[in-house]
Amino acid sequence: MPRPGRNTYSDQKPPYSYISLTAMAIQSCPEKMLPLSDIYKFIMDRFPYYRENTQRWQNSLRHNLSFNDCFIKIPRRPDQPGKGSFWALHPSCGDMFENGSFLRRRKRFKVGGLQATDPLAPSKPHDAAHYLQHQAKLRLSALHAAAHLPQVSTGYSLNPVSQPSSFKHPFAIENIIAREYKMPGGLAAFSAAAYPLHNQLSPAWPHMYGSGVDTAAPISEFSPYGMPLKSICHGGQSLPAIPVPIKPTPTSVPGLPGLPAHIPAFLANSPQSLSPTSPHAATGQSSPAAPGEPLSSAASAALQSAVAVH
DNA sequence: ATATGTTTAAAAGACT
DNA sequence: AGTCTTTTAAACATAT
Repeated sequence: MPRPGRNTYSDQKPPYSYISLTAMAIQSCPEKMLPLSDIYKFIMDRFPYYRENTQRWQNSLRHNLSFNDCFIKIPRRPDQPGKGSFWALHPSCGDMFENGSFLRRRKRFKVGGLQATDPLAPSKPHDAAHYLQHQAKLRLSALHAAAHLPQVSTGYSLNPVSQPSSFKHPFAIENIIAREYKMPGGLAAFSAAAYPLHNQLSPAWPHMYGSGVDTAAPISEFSPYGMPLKSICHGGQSLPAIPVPIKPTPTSVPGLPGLPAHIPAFLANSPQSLSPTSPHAATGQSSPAAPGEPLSSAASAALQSAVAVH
């Protein structure tokens, strides 16, 4: 009987590029920005495959962060402890994966290109950083305010600064990561078709773990179609799409129609609650935080500082 | 010393 | 087949 862990399907390489993995990590936290170490943690917590050969893939990931314009660096203030900058998605880089594959984008995002996802979003990295800082400030104050309100079902679903244009289509990264909640025993007994088609989205990704009791994926509230009813999206952009290869292994899923007929009801399931005191724990805490701090300590601190820069 | 970040180069993979 | 993207390796720089 297969067990999660070594030598099982759980160790399969996820069908996501480093770019999409990184985007997931960044999107997973309310602040929409993470230090490198937390991106590592997010990936390793959820994808057992990446618990090995860390030297290799982390080098690749760093390369991606630097090389791709869709990622921008948000510096810490010098008086803030912690290593490295925070990484965020460029406000204009949305829909990088609208072709439906998380392995390969339709087109590489370049600043100065014709993205126009958010006409208000600046394209130059420097301006974008300021833009994100502003967005982050809004989120921060909103979240802090929310922390003083009576709790609702999901701590992070509060979204006083929700933007009307923040529609995510059903396969947006935010939705994908929200689907990943752990199966009983961590098992997801699926066919060799590791990568389900649209109309066969598995209840859990064989290669992906919800990582422990309090390390649930970041959560929004979802409509029956897996769309977030609320979201805290930077710039209101729409996000990368479906984590499914365009060309799934034909023999592994025989007889499937190609188009999505529906999204399974499980997508509407409520994943484990995210207490504000146990924030998206998969991303870990890279710097000390006051207990009860409603935000991710590192990101929150960075937001405070980033916002204070100007 | 180690982590983080940048850059170049080439091979591999995905798509048209 | 050709083009484009991703992955991997590696050298190097900078920051903590």
